[in-house]
Amino acid sequence: MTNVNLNIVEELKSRGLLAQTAGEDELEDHLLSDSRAVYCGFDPTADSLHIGSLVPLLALKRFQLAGHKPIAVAGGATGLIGDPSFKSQERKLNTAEITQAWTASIKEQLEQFIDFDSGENSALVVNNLHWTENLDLIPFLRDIGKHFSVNAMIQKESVKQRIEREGEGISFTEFTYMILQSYDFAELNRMFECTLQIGGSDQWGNITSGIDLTRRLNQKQVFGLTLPLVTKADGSKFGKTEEGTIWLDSSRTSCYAFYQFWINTADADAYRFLKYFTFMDVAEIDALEEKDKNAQGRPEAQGVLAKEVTRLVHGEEGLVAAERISAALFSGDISKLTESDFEQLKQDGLPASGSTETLFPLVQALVESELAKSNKMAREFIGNGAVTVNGEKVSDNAIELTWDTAFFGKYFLLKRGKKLFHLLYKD
RNA sequence: GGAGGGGUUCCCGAGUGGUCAAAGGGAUCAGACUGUAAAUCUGACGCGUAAGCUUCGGUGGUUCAAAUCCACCCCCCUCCA
Repeated sequence: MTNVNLNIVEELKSRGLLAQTAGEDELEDHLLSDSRAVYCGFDPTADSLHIGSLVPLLALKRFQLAGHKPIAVAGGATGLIGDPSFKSQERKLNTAEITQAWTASIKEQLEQFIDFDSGENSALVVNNLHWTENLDLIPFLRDIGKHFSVNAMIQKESVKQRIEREGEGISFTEFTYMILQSYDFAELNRMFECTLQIGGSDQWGNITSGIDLTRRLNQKQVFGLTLPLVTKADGSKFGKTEEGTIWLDSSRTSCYAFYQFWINTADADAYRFLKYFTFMDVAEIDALEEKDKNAQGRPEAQGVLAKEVTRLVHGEEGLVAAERISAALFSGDISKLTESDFEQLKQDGLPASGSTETLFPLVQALVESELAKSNKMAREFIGNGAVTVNGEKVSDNAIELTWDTAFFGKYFLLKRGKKLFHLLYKD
């Protein structure tokens, strides 16, 4: 399905994945003339990456497919400092132990996206702590710091709001972040002949600053390229739902929830997201768009998107499980599910919990299953007609559940709103 | 160290003694309409079935009554040194 376009710049451009480049035309020639090492950094701000990191992560893979060598940098050092770029507030520092643990798990995640066994352009995952932890302060300030102009640093758009905005400030710690990231680039250039750094468009300032440092330190010309920030047509923030962030780690966001996230993509975003988040051919995506436009009713795009991205992140197995749950819950009659279907749903990762009680109020069940945040909310949902038990709408909020009314004497499928399910089983 | 400004419910932001669980906006959730879209309309949005209870950086105090007044403390910002 994927025709590999060896002209990666052109490829990115055609997918709408090219925000800015430093080096312009030369960059395209540079990438076409040889296999190059390309890097992108990922800071540990949690123990897992989330879908916000997916675009740059997949971009590394795209470079690899085009014959280049991807280097993913886990920010064991930079994560200790905190990137101020476009952040409105100073961030709390995490302890070294936490950062170290997070760096380790993020490193693991990075490893599953790029290929380590493709000969010349096999991927590399490194931790920037390795070349920063033993730096000495005075030599660093003299040899590296001397190349930075504070005047230039405070001009960067990424820190402007922190400098200019009333009510917020920036500590020297975060202000220094740019220097560290720049040093990464220079080091990677020195060690692996890395000549290109990519990142989200919020990284532009840090990237160009790294280009400058590399030139001054190594007398080498290197390049930069940024990917667009993912936006949604309705203006809301990409990657968040009621449940919060969509993580790549399935223990944080189940394959099913992950799949559902993509299924719920707005029409206006679906085709763009297909270009951003999958390796499908652009022509193929355009054809799908054309087809959907001419068809009646529900477009296919979201289904394809969910399928492709879930497979990329959670593999075939995760995809199958997610599809199985989705099919059971959203198409067809819940009352037709068999006992083994329920067992399967449980195993596939449908939110579920067991209970040993013989009788309990529905309100309580909703709260315990986290379908409602409080009893009050639970009552309100029931009153609104938003709650369904085993496919039947419930409007009496005094109702109590007993197992003899459950499916197969041991399953209650609770539903709140249109899309939120919870399986309650007898323990 | 000095001078000034500020910390309000998820976010922004009103509120300067009772009528304040606290305006307005955003975000979010539910219902209707739909396609598990979008847009729109309606409703909810501290906890509690309710009486009521717990909130406005922290701790004490004044008062019948405090987010609002006083004292001390913590944190942030701006300018000066």
